[in-house]
Amino acid sequence: MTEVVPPAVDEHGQLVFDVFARACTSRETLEHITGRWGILALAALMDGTFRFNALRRKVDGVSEKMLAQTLHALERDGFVLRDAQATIPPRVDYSLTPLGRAMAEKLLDLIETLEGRMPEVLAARVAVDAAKAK
Amino acid sequence: MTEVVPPAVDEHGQLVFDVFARACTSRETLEHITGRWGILALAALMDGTFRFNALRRKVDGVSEKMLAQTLHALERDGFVLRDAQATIPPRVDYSLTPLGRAMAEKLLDLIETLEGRMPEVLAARVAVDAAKAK
DNA sequence: CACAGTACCTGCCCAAAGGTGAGTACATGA
DNA sequence: TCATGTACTCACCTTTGGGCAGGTACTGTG
Repeated sequence: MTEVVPPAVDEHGQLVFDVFARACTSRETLEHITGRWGILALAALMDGTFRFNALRRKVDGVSEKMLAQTLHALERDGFVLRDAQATIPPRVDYSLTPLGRAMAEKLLDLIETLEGRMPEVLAARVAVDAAKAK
Repeated sequence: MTEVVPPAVDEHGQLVFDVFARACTSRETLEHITGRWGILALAALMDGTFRFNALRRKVDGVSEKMLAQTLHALERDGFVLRDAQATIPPRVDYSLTPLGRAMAEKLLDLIETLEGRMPEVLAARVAVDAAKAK
């Protein structure tokens, strides 16, 4: 019955993070980047630097509130760089940090292989639905 | 003003999936595998075959209801294989399909790099919080 | 001169996510 | 014989996610 509580340390004094542990901060961070809008925002930023409304048009369906909220979380975790120029009208540019780019690459890889394999997913659905119906 | 609606087809008659499009089924499927519990279930199943309650102990914090729900979704999408033996007491084994393994590999890669870079995340947080405080 | 656009924030509210506890049908161990 | 474990489902309720409308402070365009 070993309870792994967040500030866990291994035999070398290194911090140990485990997303499978309920209270580990890494799980919270994982949810920021794999959340409904987080993953799409990060993937979109792989195409370059975007202004708020441009990003919003790219991520189809996201509301202003949600985009602002997820960008704040991603900025705080060090994945996204926010560059606000105090001009009028305001201009804010969002881009990936090196850390953010490392994560976004993996996410984009995931997205692209999923898109490529969607026919298999749709086939599985009809197969499973048919099996359950009878 | 091109509206990409789900059953989109490219110039070769191939189905085109785009997670950035609001109504594309690929976005729904992406949410199944990157959802709060989906990603953890898939990653856990990379360690082999598990029974329901074993999986539940592995994915710390998930409720019976949620685990059952996410496993059903993953099974329907063809990521997880459910093998129910009609014995008493019931025994149900969950494992990854080849498609599920392909996705879970990417997810595990993501998780492991995130866990490794969590110190950077925590450092970013204190830096951002300090900048906002002043 | 009025209206659209920029980059948000705030409050209001509804719907969806998700937790809790009970029930099931049987077998095995104490 | 009584409790425990298995793999769930269902009903109920709370919490959270997230959409919508409105406000802001100013500028460039028709």
